[in-house]
Amino acid sequence: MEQSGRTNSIEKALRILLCFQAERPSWGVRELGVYLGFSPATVQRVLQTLKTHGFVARDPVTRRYQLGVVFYTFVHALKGTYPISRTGQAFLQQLMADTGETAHLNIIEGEDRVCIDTVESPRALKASMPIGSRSPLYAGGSSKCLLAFWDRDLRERYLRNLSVLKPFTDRTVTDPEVLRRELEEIRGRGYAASLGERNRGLGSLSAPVFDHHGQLLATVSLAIPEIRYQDMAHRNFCIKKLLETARALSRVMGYESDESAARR
Amino acid sequence: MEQSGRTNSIEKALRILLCFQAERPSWGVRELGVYLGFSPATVQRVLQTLKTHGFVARDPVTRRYQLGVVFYTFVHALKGTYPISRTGQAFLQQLMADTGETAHLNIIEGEDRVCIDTVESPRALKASMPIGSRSPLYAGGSSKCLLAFWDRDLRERYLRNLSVLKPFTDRTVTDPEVLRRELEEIRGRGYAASLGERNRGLGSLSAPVFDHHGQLLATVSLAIPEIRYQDMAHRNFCIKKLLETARALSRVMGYESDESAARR
DNA sequence: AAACGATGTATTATATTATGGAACAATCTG
DNA sequence: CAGATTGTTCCATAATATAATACATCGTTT
Repeated sequence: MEQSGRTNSIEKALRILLCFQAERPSWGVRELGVYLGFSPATVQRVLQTLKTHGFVARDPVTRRYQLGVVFYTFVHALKGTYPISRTGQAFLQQLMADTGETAHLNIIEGEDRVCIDTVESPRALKASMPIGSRSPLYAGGSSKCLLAFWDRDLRERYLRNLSVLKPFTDRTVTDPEVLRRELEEIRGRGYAASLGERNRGLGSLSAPVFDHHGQLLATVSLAIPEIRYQDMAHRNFCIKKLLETARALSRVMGYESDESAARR
Repeated sequence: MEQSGRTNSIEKALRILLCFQAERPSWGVRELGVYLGFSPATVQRVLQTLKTHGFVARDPVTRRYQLGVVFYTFVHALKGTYPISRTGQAFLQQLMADTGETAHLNIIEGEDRVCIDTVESPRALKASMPIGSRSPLYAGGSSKCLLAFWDRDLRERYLRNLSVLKPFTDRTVTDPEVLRRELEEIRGRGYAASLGERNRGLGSLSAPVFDHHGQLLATVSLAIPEIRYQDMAHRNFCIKKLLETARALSRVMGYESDESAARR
């Protein structure tokens, strides 16, 4: 539609699949057609193919198309692809239980932070961090933490190619130099803390997880409503638990910290 | 390869995607080609398209193809498509905490039971029930429970068309008449209990969840290692907790049991 | 009940697109 | 450095996707 005028049929199929998101989980044939600019016949044929392979299904009662259950098998497959998501689950669980705050796990994908697992707080006022949600690497505690502990070369290349830092709120860092300084701080401190950079009213604490090569695997983060984030006692407690969790998870992933390596 | 000689390009793409499962999460181009009987050029072109849309990605270090992160956004989307999976999570959590056994949620898809969420027991000896795992509707406690409380017409059609009951273990029900009788029992009792029908050494307790129309939505189940399953005190406790959970979840999903309806 | 409007589905001739072999490039291996 | 393996590109041919049209199915209104 925008770049290359030609869209092959596979692309059509993928773009159709991508329409099925949480906010709009079901579609009709013609509805999809007008939305994507495809003819109903095309949409129909593609959906048929997707259906026979379980990628979409028709709701028996509404008769509309929706995501199929093969995606559940992919959920399982993702645990094979990104082993940290399998291991991390229990740690998130514990961290949430200890702090009462929404805990989540994030990785770098391209130039984005992507949330790959969440354990939501059961409190009335809580942060939500849906699995699959993304943010550019300059905005928010988890993002900056990933960026700070990323491979040096990759980070430098990212920072060099950075043109405009589109702000999400009035607190989003937009000056590359400020960003650089903050990354330095985060590395020195061992964790990232930010408030309202990505979402107004939401605080974030984030610590890195490393693998057995000492390479960054993910970040563990807490998403905390501003009112509780401002409570220093609570925040310090959260930081303590967060760091414990991140270190424990790193250890399980094979990372040997300096101390434990020195002990041998 | 087997049925229709013609495979369109979309089918190729889908079959390629389906290769990326937990047991074999990464592939090379030629490797996939020989596995599926496609030419390397074709596989390459398809993977390229899949990659630009985030459906696959190349591992930066191994340089092999693996599942992309869009699937994480689909995880989120599934919660919109199958709302019970969103609501059910907390109930599974509690049930697992109460019983110490792996708790899972299942729905009917086609003629299979599919697990759409799991909370695993932290015990050393535990049952595993991966999200996305399937079983025919005649084998295992969760399956039979779904079948027993399914819509009458659909159940009858299923039972009528049932030809051969392929056994998974020596305890799998293979006689349709026996199956019918067991379904009757399950309906009378309000839950299903079975041992080693689907997996040797694995017991299952399963109870139905209904929506506001009184229609079957899902089953909540416990998967219990045989040694603990044989402990009657433990089993009865599990059944009690399971039924409480299923009823509570049904209530949240809008179901009004006879008693509560009569009260109006 | 009947007519209407909307939607999902099947058909078909045309034109676009996918295909696999061969060549090339990049990478790993010993 | 040589040899093998793998990812990637090119291109003429053949097969597939396309949109218009027609048909079928459904829910709603009159």
